[in-house]
Amino acid sequence: MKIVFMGTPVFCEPILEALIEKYNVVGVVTQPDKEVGRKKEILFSKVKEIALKHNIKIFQPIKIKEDYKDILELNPDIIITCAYGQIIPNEVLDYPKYGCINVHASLLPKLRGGAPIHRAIQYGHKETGITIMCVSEKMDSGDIISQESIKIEDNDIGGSLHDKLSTLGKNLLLKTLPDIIEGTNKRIKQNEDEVTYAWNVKREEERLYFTKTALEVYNHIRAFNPFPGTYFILNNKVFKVWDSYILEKEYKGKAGEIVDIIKDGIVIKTKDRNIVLTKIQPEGKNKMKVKDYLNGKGKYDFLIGKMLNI
RNA sequence: CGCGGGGUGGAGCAGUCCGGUAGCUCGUUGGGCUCAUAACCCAAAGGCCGUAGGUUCAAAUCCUGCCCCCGCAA
Repeated sequence: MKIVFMGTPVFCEPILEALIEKYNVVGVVTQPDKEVGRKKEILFSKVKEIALKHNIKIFQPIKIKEDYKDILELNPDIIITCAYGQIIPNEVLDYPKYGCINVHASLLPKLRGGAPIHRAIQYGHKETGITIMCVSEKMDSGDIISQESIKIEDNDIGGSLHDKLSTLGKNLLLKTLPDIIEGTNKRIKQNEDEVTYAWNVKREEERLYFTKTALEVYNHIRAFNPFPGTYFILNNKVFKVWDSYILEKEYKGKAGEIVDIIKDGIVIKTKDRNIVLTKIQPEGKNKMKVKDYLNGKGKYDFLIGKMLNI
């Protein structure tokens, strides 16, 4: 049973490690190395790091659509994908005897696309999950093989949900894989009427809009924590926001206005209730409690009556 | 050579231009006030000012090298 694994980010780590432990992973396919950061350091994907550690063959095609022959030469019996990041051509999908199956971090047909974890929290969903599915040409549209749901807690953030789903993905894949190999697995068509999408997060979506409801702002902040973060602008400076909570209290003021400064943060009025920002990151600085910032420069920036960008 | 901000008691900052006693707001510890307190008052502890050189009678401050953290852009 020769497995080729295709994936890129940290989300894949438990899944790939487990496959390597229990099965014969003959190769991994992952995104090319990227120059990253101020120093332009070369960054390997997590999948590449793991493969290096276990001495497994690595393929990093720039465009797998054109450059896939080497992968097929490994003669895989099954291909397992997980957040690989490129559309895989039919020539590859059709090659393995047991097909090409994907681990997707949502309850399909809901949240097809590249950012299902972020979107699930951002949209205020109460549950999400993992879907093991067949890969087809159109993104995340293949038949469902197995599915398991998980509750989204009110205090879950993108990072915590990511970790839970990553573990769940590993467990469900290990549970499902024998059925696939035996050929006893189900294949359920997705109900196209229930399809929703979870598009990748764009740069401009990181900005907070306090004209939305307090719940929407709160969900936005926690969904994008720890990556990529949300921000507002005050005095021409960017402030990333890392932590907040909703405060029910009547204040006079406009949406986006600092209406109060309390023990643990600044109170911002939104469309309906208020949001208290408790942890921020000024440009050029580390993350810090708003309370701490107020002991220093914050006392000049955060004044009652000031308007944040809305 | 992508652009830029920063490293000062435990936290957040001022002081750096223009060299001359280590400062502010918090936190911590002890004491006081109070029915009580996260409030108020008093006191104390706690710093090789990122690091290595240089200039100087004297360096957090000026000059040079290096290390580290971060925002933007990719």
